Amino acid sequence: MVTRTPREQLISGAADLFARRGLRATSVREVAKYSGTPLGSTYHYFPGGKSELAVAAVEHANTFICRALRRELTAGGPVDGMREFLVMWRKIIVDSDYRAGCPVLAVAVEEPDDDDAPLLAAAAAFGDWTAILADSLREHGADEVIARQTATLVVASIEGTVAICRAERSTTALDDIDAILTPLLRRTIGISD
Amino acid sequence: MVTRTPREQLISGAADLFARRGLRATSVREVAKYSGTPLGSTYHYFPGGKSELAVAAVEHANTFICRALRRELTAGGPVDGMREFLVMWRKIIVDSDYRAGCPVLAVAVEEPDDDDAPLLAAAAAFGDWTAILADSLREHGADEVIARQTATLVVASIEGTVAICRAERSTTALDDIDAILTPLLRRTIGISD
DNA sequence: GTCTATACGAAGATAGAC
DNA sequence: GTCTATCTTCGTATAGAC
Repeated sequence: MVTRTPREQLISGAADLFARRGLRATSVREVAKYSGTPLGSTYHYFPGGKSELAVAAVEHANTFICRALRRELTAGGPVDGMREFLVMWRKIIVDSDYRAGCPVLAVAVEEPDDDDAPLLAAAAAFGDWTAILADSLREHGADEVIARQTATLVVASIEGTVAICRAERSTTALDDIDAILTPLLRRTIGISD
Repeated sequence: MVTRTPREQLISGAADLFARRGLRATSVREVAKYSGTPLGSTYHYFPGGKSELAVAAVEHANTFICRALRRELTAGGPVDGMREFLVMWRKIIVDSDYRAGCPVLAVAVEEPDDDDAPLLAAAAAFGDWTAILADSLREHGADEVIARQTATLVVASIEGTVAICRAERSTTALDDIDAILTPLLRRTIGISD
């Protein structure tokens, strides 16, 4: 059990709550209470207020997801790695009883009020995931342009599917895209059916 | 120029604002002002308050999208119809200067506070779009299971891509998924490359 | 450095004048 | 039926005690 600083607790708590409720729907008060931290401490650690906390939460989620994605792709290659990535998302959704989504998507769908730094952090995260997957496809023989286009499709469809699964309270949509994406990725790296 | 009732103005105004700012981030006050309607009228037309207005807005958007999707699929078949549907989304995003997204997705990513009717309406909308596209694919020769799975992938990836385009302030992601989805749909209905 | 107490505005919702 | 004025709660943010 690692000791976590109040700052780390606030960041991961914010990411959890954003994933469930959305950015604007999550108050700094709730993040503080959820993290077991006084409200005042939030503004001590994040003088920039909610925007600064949101950027940190998005970057925290991005780091976690990049690590998971890279691990799966390194272990299993682009096809099985992508499928394990889907398994991870399925677990996140089911374990939260269909309440948790993706904190990055939650930030991406809301218009910035004054500060657009959180939205820029979300865009950077999408770019990172796409690049990681595209690199893996290229390393396994995919054409460079097709690798990028396919990676974009995979990232976008996973984000959309996680939202759909939440709304439908079912993981069927994840099974559905798996069934189509798996042979698609296989073809992309030159494995015929 | 059709005369629109205050009720219709409130509904389409709410859908517009949800698409830009998200559900919770949009206040009933803003919807009233945006629609040129006094605040009190909102509660006259929607006694159920914000939840009832949100359900109406999601159903309004769903009706619009179902109609557009059916029109394009009828006119051009599943492949060209899907591509025209992408063109429609590109126009929505660019015309709004990358601020408008999908109001249904906006509702789908937020946890319901007390009333889950808006979330259920969002789930129904996703189901409608998927069914419409799957039917078109089946009618053009696709296997029934593959048609449904492919339709889910298309709907999910469009929703995810619209969010990504907004964050990146670029429609490149839409071009990318078009490049992969078009040949995928062609194969699904038995047209070899 | 940490946290309690609070300022100030805006949220959802409603009562009651017109 | 339509809208103004207002109630209560909760939002972000901060001042200042420990």
